[in-house]
Amino acid sequence: MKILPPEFYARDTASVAQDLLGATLVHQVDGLRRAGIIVEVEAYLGQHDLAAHSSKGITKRTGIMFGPPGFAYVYLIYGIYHCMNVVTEPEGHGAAVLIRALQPVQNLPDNTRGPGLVCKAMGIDRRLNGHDLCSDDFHIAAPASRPPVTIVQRPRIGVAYAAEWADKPLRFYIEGNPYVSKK
DNA sequence: AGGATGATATCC
DNA sequence: GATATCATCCTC
Repeated sequence: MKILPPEFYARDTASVAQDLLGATLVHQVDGLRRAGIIVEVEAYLGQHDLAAHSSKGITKRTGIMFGPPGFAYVYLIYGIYHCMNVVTEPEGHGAAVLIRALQPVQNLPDNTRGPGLVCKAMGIDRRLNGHDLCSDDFHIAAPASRPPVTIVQRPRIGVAYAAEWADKPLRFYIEGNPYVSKK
Protein backbone atom coordinates (compact mmCIF):
# COMPACT_ATOMS: atom_id res chain seq x y z
CA MET A 1 0.00 0.00 0.00
CA LYS A 2 1.31 3.41 -0.89
CA ILE A 3 -0.11 6.85 -0.14
CA LEU A 4 -1.48 8.47 -3.26
CA PRO A 5 0.56 11.62 -4.03
CA PRO A 6 -0.79 15.04 -5.10
CA GLU A 7 0.01 14.20 -8.74
CA PHE A 8 -2.58 11.44 -8.61
CA TYR A 9 -5.29 14.00 -7.94
CA ALA A 10 -4.06 16.63 -10.40
CA ARG A 11 -5.77 14.94 -13.33
CA ASP A 12 -9.12 14.71 -15.09
CA THR A 13 -11.70 14.42 -12.29
CA ALA A 14 -13.73 11.58 -13.81
CA SER A 15 -10.52 9.58 -14.20
CA VAL A 16 -9.44 10.24 -10.62
CA ALA A 17 -12.91 9.23 -9.41
CA GLN A 18 -12.73 5.87 -11.16
CA ASP A 19 -9.14 5.26 -10.07
CA LEU A 20 -10.13 5.86 -6.44
CA LEU A 21 -12.46 2.85 -6.52
CA GLY A 22 -10.68 0.03 -4.73
CA ALA A 23 -8.28 2.38 -2.90
CA THR A 24 -8.27 2.55 0.88
CA LEU A 25 -9.24 5.63 2.88
CA VAL A 26 -7.31 5.80 6.16
CA HIS A 27 -7.92 8.08 9.15
CA GLN A 28 -6.01 7.68 12.38
CA VAL A 29 -6.88 9.66 15.50
CA ASP A 30 -5.73 9.05 19.08
CA GLY A 31 -3.96 5.90 17.99
CA LEU A 32 -7.10 4.37 16.49
CA ARG A 33 -6.67 3.55 12.83
CA ARG A 34 -9.82 3.41 10.74
CA ALA A 35 -9.72 2.15 7.18
CA GLY A 36 -12.18 1.33 4.41
CA ILE A 37 -12.07 0.54 0.73
CA ILE A 38 -13.70 3.17 -1.47
CA VAL A 39 -16.49 1.49 -3.45
CA GLU A 40 -18.59 4.46 -4.61
CA VAL A 41 -17.73 8.04 -5.65
CA GLU A 42 -19.09 11.01 -7.53
CA ALA A 43 -17.19 13.51 -9.67
CA TYR A 44 -17.83 17.26 -9.44
CA LEU A 45 -16.11 18.83 -12.38
CA GLY A 46 -15.61 22.48 -11.49
CA GLN A 47 -17.10 25.94 -11.75
CA HIS A 48 -19.05 25.14 -14.93
CA ASP A 49 -20.68 22.09 -13.27
CA LEU A 50 -23.99 23.38 -11.90
CA ALA A 51 -24.19 20.47 -9.43
CA ALA A 52 -20.83 21.38 -7.86
CA HIS A 53 -20.59 23.76 -4.90
CA SER A 54 -17.80 25.52 -6.76
CA SER A 55 -20.31 26.67 -9.41
CA LYS A 56 -21.11 29.52 -7.00
CA GLY A 57 -17.54 30.75 -7.32
CA ILE A 58 -14.88 31.11 -4.67
CA THR A 59 -16.51 31.68 -1.27
CA LYS A 60 -15.55 31.04 2.32
CA ARG A 61 -17.11 27.61 1.97
CA THR A 62 -15.89 26.56 -1.47
CA GLY A 63 -12.45 28.13 -1.35
CA ILE A 64 -10.80 24.83 -0.54
CA MET A 65 -12.16 23.34 -3.77
CA PHE A 66 -10.14 25.89 -5.70
CA GLY A 67 -6.96 25.11 -3.81
CA PRO A 68 -4.29 22.57 -4.75
CA PRO A 69 -5.29 18.92 -5.36
CA GLY A 70 -4.96 16.21 -2.73
CA PHE A 71 -6.71 18.14 0.04
CA ALA A 72 -9.96 17.28 1.80
CA TYR A 73 -13.10 19.35 1.30
CA VAL A 74 -15.45 18.54 4.20
CA TYR A 75 -18.77 20.29 4.77
CA LEU A 76 -21.87 19.96 6.92
CA ILE A 77 -25.06 18.95 5.10
CA TYR A 78 -28.63 19.14 6.39
CA GLY A 79 -27.27 20.30 9.74
CA ILE A 80 -26.46 16.73 10.74
CA TYR A 81 -24.12 14.94 8.41
CA HIS A 82 -20.75 15.62 6.91
CA CYS A 83 -19.63 14.88 3.38
CA MET A 84 -16.03 14.36 2.37
CA ASN A 85 -14.47 15.20 -0.98
CA VAL A 86 -10.98 15.11 -2.41
CA VAL A 87 -9.89 18.16 -4.39
CA THR A 88 -8.78 17.29 -7.92
CA GLU A 89 -7.29 18.94 -11.01
CA PRO A 90 -4.74 21.77 -10.93
CA GLU A 91 -5.17 24.58 -8.39
CA GLY A 92 -7.95 27.01 -9.32
CA HIS A 93 -10.15 24.51 -11.13
CA GLY A 94 -12.71 23.94 -8.35
CA ALA A 95 -13.20 20.21 -8.94
CA ALA A 96 -13.52 17.38 -6.42
CA VAL A 97 -14.54 13.76 -5.90
CA LEU A 98 -17.19 12.93 -3.28
CA ILE A 99 -16.61 9.73 -1.30
CA ARG A 100 -20.05 8.10 -1.17
CA ALA A 101 -19.48 4.62 0.28
CA LEU A 102 -16.82 2.42 1.87
CA GLN A 103 -16.30 -1.27 2.44
CA PRO A 104 -15.20 -1.54 6.09
CA VAL A 105 -11.67 -2.86 6.62
CA GLN A 106 -10.57 -1.78 10.09
CA ASN A 107 -12.37 -0.27 13.10
CA LEU A 108 -15.46 0.72 11.14
CA PRO A 109 -19.15 0.05 11.89
CA ASP A 110 -21.04 -2.16 9.47
CA ASN A 111 -23.03 0.54 7.72
CA THR A 112 -20.87 2.89 5.69
CA ARG A 113 -23.28 3.24 2.78
CA GLY A 114 -23.78 6.88 1.92
CA PRO A 115 -21.57 9.97 2.32
CA GLY A 116 -23.05 10.99 5.66
CA LEU A 117 -22.39 7.58 7.19
CA VAL A 118 -18.90 7.41 5.68
CA CYS A 119 -17.86 10.51 7.60
CA LYS A 120 -19.63 9.41 10.76
CA ALA A 121 -17.88 6.02 10.63
CA MET A 122 -14.46 7.49 9.84
CA GLY A 123 -14.68 10.22 12.47
CA ILE A 124 -14.48 12.93 9.82
CA ASP A 125 -15.92 16.38 10.50
CA ARG A 126 -15.43 20.00 9.52
CA ARG A 127 -12.18 20.23 11.46
CA LEU A 128 -10.63 18.17 8.67
CA ASN A 129 -11.73 20.62 5.98
CA GLY A 130 -8.61 21.70 4.15
CA HIS A 131 -6.56 18.88 5.64
CA ASP A 132 -3.70 17.44 3.58
CA LEU A 133 -4.67 14.00 2.31
CA CYS A 134 -1.04 12.99 1.96
CA SER A 135 -0.38 12.89 5.70
CA ASP A 136 0.39 9.87 7.82
CA ASP A 137 -2.85 10.01 9.80
CA PHE A 138 -5.20 10.94 6.96
CA HIS A 139 -4.71 9.66 3.43
CA ILE A 140 -5.83 7.37 0.64
CA ALA A 141 -3.65 4.38 -0.18
CA ALA A 142 -3.56 2.41 -3.42
CA PRO A 143 -3.24 -1.35 -3.39
CA ALA A 144 -0.07 -2.79 -4.90
CA SER A 145 -2.15 -4.41 -7.58
CA ARG A 146 -5.81 -3.78 -8.04
CA PRO A 147 -8.05 -6.78 -8.65
CA PRO A 148 -10.07 -6.46 -11.84
CA VAL A 149 -13.47 -4.93 -11.18
CA THR A 150 -16.28 -3.66 -13.37
CA ILE A 151 -17.06 0.01 -12.84
CA VAL A 152 -20.68 1.10 -13.20
CA GLN A 153 -21.48 4.64 -14.29
CA ARG A 154 -24.72 6.34 -13.20
CA PRO A 155 -26.19 9.84 -12.71
CA ARG A 156 -25.31 11.55 -9.42
CA ILE A 157 -27.56 11.46 -6.36
CA GLY A 158 -29.43 14.45 -4.96
CA VAL A 159 -28.55 17.00 -7.64
CA ALA A 160 -31.90 17.32 -9.44
CA TYR A 161 -31.58 21.13 -9.25
CA ALA A 162 -28.58 21.17 -11.56
CA ALA A 163 -30.47 21.39 -14.88
CA GLU A 164 -28.68 19.52 -17.65
CA TRP A 165 -25.89 18.56 -15.23
CA ALA A 166 -28.29 16.50 -13.11
CA ASP A 167 -28.34 13.65 -15.61
CA LYS A 168 -24.63 13.48 -16.35
CA PRO A 169 -23.30 10.03 -15.46
CA LEU A 170 -20.62 11.14 -13.00
CA ARG A 171 -21.30 8.64 -10.23
CA PHE A 172 -19.10 5.56 -10.26
CA TYR A 173 -19.22 2.39 -8.22
CA ILE A 174 -17.87 -1.14 -8.18
CA GLU A 175 -20.38 -3.47 -9.75
CA GLY A 176 -21.80 -6.07 -7.38
CA ASN A 177 -20.16 -4.64 -4.26
CA PRO A 178 -22.65 -4.98 -1.38
CA TYR A 179 -21.47 -1.76 0.26
CA VAL A 180 -22.58 0.56 -2.55
CA SER A 181 -25.21 2.95 -1.16
CA LYS A 182 -27.82 2.56 -3.89
CA LYS A 183 -28.38 0.43 -6.93
C1' DA B 1 -43.86 11.09 3.35
C1' DG B 2 -41.67 13.93 6.57
C1' DG B 3 -38.53 15.55 10.34
C1' DA B 4 -33.98 16.61 12.28
C1' DT B 5 -30.72 20.62 12.43
C1' DG B 6 -27.06 24.30 11.22
C1' DA B 7 -23.98 26.60 7.86
C1' DT B 8 -24.26 29.26 3.74
C1' DA B 9 -25.79 32.15 0.07
C1' DT B 10 -28.90 35.43 -1.21
C1' DC B 11 -31.97 38.26 -0.61
C1' DC B 12 -34.15 42.56 1.99
C1' DG C 1 -30.87 40.41 9.92
C1' DA C 2 -34.24 36.99 7.80
C1' DT C 3 -35.10 33.14 5.00
C1' DA C 4 -34.66 29.45 1.57
C1' DT C 5 -31.86 25.76 0.41
C1' DC C 6 -29.36 21.89 0.89
C1' DA C 7 -23.98 16.40 -2.80
C1' DT C 8 -28.49 12.89 3.88
C1' DC C 9 -30.48 9.44 6.78
C1' DC C 10 -33.93 7.55 9.89
C1' DT C 11 -38.58 6.63 11.40
C1' DC C 12 -43.31 6.43 10.69
